[in-house]
Amino acid sequence: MKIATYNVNGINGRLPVLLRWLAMAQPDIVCLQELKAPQEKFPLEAIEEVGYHAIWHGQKSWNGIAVLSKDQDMRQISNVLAGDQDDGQSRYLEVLVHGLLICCLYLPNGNPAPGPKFDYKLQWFKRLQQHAAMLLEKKLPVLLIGDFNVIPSDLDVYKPERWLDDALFRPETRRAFEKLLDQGWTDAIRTLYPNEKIYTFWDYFRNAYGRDAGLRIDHFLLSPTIKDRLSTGGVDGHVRGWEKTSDHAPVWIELNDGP
DNA sequence: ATGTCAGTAGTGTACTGA
Repeated sequence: MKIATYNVNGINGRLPVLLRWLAMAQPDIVCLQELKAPQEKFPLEAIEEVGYHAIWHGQKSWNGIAVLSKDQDMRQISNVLAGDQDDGQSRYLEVLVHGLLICCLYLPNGNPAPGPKFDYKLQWFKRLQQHAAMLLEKKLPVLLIGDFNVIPSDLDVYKPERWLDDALFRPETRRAFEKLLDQGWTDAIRTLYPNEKIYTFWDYFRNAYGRDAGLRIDHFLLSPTIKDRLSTGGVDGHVRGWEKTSDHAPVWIELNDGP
């Protein structure tokens, strides 16, 4: 079972790149973030043509997430993160597929920090922690997947000292991520590559990709019931070098079959 | 401090968010 996550940064502008990568990578399940399209502008036909079914939650201009699956048997559990009924931003989508609870998320960026956007990020994080703790009580295998906008450690950023005040790397953000891991979640990519530099994002500025000035901010967190099924994973970094590409690269893991 | 994209309003190009 191959599961991927990809912040596309505009699904319609990125459609040729997305379709090309899907055809090549052939993931079974895909979490997408930053659709930047309203619900009715999701390119369902093009995605179905290459063999995927989709559930999505769009939003005009910003945010928006989707789960794609080769298997039609897919059920939406929720398209909002519990804890704030006034949160109108499309950042969370929970789908049941292949016996897995797939939680696709796009955590707020939070810059500039400090400020209201950073406060919103920390509040969103708190809601995620509460919901994640509840999910761990379930019998199902659960995966928290997506663009967390969190640089977990010095190893995950090309020049840590330059990012100390950034919302993606501030102590509050890293602590919130650690608190999540302390609940019992496993950071799949870091587990597969304990000491290696693995980036998933390269800024559009200053030839960041060419200089490999990247960040690791797209993550897979596995519940204890599923972590022993993790077999391989990686980043399709070359996709970041394509024409009209996103600033993120697709990231993927493979799970062995369940018992 | 800088820099580059995508989407929006709305037909020029400046804005916002990342």
